[in-house]
Amino acid sequence: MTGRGRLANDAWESLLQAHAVLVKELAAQGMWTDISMREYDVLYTLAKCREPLRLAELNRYVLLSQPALSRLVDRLVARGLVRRDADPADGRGVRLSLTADGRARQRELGLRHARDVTRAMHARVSLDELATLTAICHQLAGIDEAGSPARPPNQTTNRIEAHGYAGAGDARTQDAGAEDARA
Amino acid sequence: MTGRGRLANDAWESLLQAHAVLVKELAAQGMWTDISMREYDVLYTLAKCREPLRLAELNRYVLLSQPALSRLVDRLVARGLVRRDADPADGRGVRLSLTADGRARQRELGLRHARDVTRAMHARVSLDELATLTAICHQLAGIDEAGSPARPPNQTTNRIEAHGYAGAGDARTQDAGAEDARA
DNA sequence: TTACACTCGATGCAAACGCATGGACTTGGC
DNA sequence: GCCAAGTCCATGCGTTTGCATCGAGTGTAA
Repeated sequence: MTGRGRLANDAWESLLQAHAVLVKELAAQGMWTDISMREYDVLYTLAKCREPLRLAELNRYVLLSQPALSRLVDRLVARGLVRRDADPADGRGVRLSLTADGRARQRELGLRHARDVTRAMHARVSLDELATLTAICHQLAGIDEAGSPARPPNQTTNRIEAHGYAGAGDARTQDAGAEDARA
Repeated sequence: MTGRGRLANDAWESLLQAHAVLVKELAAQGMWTDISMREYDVLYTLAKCREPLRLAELNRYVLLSQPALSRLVDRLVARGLVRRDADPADGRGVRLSLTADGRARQRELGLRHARDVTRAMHARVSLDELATLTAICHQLAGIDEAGSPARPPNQTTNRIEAHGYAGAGDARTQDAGAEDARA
């Protein structure tokens, strides 16, 4: 294999390992008894995007198959954390948004989670490295400097199954939970 | 929230997004029909560590609960890809290793997967950035420069449930699959 | 030797997942 | 208007996951 390939594969493997190590550490913080990290991920995404989100839109941010996400939203709706309204502009779609309860819950969890994330990251790398990491990961995720979502160039099929890690699914930070503390 | 916290949380979120985007793209490559990315992750880890691995050891690399990993290994053993031997030094433990078939299969998938990883990474970031990313992620994962595994400072409980992304679990690169091509 | 605390991996069971598919709706061409 | 193709989300179903727990083995001390 070429040096080019070696470089790329080393980077990918290290990213996977960093992801796994950090998710394990954050998952072990004992704050996910009521709401799982995957569920929080959805709450956070809905909080971040102020206007209602379509399911497919939400699915671009979450490492879950469309049916799995649909049912996860089901559960959040059943618990009164998320609203699922019909989209007046498109009879097929739904508009997902947080309820007042959902928003409060997200903020609450977000504050705690943010502390854990801050502690975990700063314990390992410097401030400069954090900034550098952010820039590179934004490129990898296809996010422009403005922070815009960025939709994948070629909308791939929905075969996931990885993750799981699906899991991907994981947890976003608190950003939306600490709005009060911002600016 | 402080600038420190903001920096750390932005970095974590961007890492999660990069992870999700790349896993989705790699999962969509249509090479995971026979062996899933999670299963490959295990095969890769066993291939990389030449000597047999304990289950708990393996579990540090894979984003899966201990029972889930135990059963995943079950399936790989049933398919003749992995051997599970009693550990002569510790009657409680098992020694996991690849069979010849398992090793061949890992190499085969690894070569294809490495190409996909190389393409995905180089399409997004420069060579320098790949090297920088690797260094930072190694720090995040707690890996020393020598590339040694590095065991977590405080062995956290086994509560995972994330990731999903679970899954977690994802796919390692081909490294062990391209030994032939290496120096 | 025995007793007790601990570690390791397997198993019962309910919850959650992915794949395949279906129904409702939209879109574009005729 | 109408029909074919495509999009969007929900549901059936088998598989996989996590949590709780268990039995077996280890290590230490009395």
